[in-house]
Amino acid sequence: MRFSIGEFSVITLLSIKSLRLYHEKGILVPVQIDHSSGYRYYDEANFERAGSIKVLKEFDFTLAEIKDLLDECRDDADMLTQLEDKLERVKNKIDRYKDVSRAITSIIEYEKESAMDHTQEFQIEEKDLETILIAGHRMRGKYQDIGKGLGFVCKKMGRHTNGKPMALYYDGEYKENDADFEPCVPVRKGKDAEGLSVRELKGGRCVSLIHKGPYESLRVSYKEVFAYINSKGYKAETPTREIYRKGPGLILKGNPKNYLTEIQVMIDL
Amino acid sequence: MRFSIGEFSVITLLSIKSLRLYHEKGILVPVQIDHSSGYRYYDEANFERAGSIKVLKEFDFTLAEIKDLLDECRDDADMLTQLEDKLERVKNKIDRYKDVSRAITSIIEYEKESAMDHTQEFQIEEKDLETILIAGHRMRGKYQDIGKGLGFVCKKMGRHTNGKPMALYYDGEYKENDADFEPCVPVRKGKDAEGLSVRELKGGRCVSLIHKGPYESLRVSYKEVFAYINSKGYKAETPTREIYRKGPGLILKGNPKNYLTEIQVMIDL
DNA sequence: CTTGACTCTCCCCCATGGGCAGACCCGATG
DNA sequence: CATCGGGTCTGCCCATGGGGGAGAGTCAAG
Repeated sequence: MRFSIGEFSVITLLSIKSLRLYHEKGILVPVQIDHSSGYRYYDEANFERAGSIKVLKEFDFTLAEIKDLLDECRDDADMLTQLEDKLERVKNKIDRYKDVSRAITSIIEYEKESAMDHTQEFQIEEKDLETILIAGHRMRGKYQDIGKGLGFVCKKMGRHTNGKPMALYYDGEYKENDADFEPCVPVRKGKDAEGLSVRELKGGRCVSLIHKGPYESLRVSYKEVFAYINSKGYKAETPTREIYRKGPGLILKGNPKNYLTEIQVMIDL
Repeated sequence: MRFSIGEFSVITLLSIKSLRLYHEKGILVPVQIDHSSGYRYYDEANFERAGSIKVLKEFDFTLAEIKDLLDECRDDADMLTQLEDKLERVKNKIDRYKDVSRAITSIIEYEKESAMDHTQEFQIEEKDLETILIAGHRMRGKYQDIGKGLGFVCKKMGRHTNGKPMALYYDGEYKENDADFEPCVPVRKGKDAEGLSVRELKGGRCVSLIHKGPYESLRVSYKEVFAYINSKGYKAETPTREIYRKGPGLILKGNPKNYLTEIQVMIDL
């Protein structure tokens, strides 16, 4: 019993193109080739081989690897080493895709949350903050370095992050080049690591204002907040906090006019 | 400040080849191109774009998708739909690779176990079997159909399988075309499904012989087993069992001379 | 013998670059 | 000003695993 390439293709679920390619590569050679017409004919033994190829392809082996395997192995047991190797690589892929999945998920969540904030106008308000667990990386430098610091913290904490990134400002004044601040992120759990402090951030009463626009214009909102605090006779405490409800995206920078930054100044009642 | 392609490459960690390709595709166009020399020069704005491209590439977007995304989106929020779509596909990949990982793992385990069996010679022995949980698919047909039946059962049970595949033979005689048998596999847990019976298989005393060689010569070993049973004055019970300790591999058929099939006949003491 | 369905080879295409050849350019040095 | 070394240009071929199609040849049924 012999089969033309079309019949063999239907039976094995391998495309004619693939079959010709496998022939050319010597992976699956038809049992008979008509010398005058060049027609390929396949037989039972070819089925077995085709089945092995299908399985190995599903296992993500390349055609070159499949050729080597089929040439060298008479038995599944002969392929143990290569199978273990492949298993290792498949597991690595799984890990990589899991990382990607987590990263995309967090971006989606971040954007969906901040999308809701966009619908409303913002005013100064007083509110009570709860105590939360944070992971922070205290540093000195320019304000622009906060981005890097946040990246460092987020990378360290991976999927344990539990809220919008934020920063604490320890200076009582504005410093251009040697500011003392701490990019941080709420976490579910975690422990100290090099350059990383995981601890509780005490809650309490604060004055809050959500600033819409680029960071350069943040000072305007700060002024408003402190004016409010003074008018009420409150006493501001350090560190002040900024929560980056919507900042430059993790992929695209976005338009700074749409950035949303919540300023929180804890007050001593 | 402008950078040559080499400098830009070092800074962005994108190869010169890639940069030229991205230019050609219009994904990342240098800010200035010297008309007489064709030299490419990049600037700050190009860095931002390059960063976005790197991230999107890590997320497994193709260059065409990246181009569309960068052309259409001003902000991460604009990419929500595509991100969700990509997330879906990444998750599918994870699932696929997990299936592959399980399949390879089970092959490795199977081959490693049966490799140990190969070192010894086999004789008839009496032993006590424990009660085990099995999933089986009772059917009628030719003996060759057992392979398909086993495939069906294994696929249904997935990772719950817990031992070598086996079959139960309910006929008291040899039947060519209309045999009554049940391919099955030990499982850790599971419940009945269409064509699938999950239940306990009672243990007890049995006469066992491991047959080495192709299935066609199994009758010789059966004869030996029944001769032993008769000589001892035992009474054989149905169904008899075959355990495929080493059969045709899941990838390669292997050499039937190396097949190992354990025959178990329960006896009534 | 005709006809329609199959099959052949050959070529181009996809995506994402790597590698190399041969020519050209830039900036620093003598 | 000439030169030299290193950087850059374009263009071509390679790989992977095929898909699509042109143009020619073949097979089998009516």
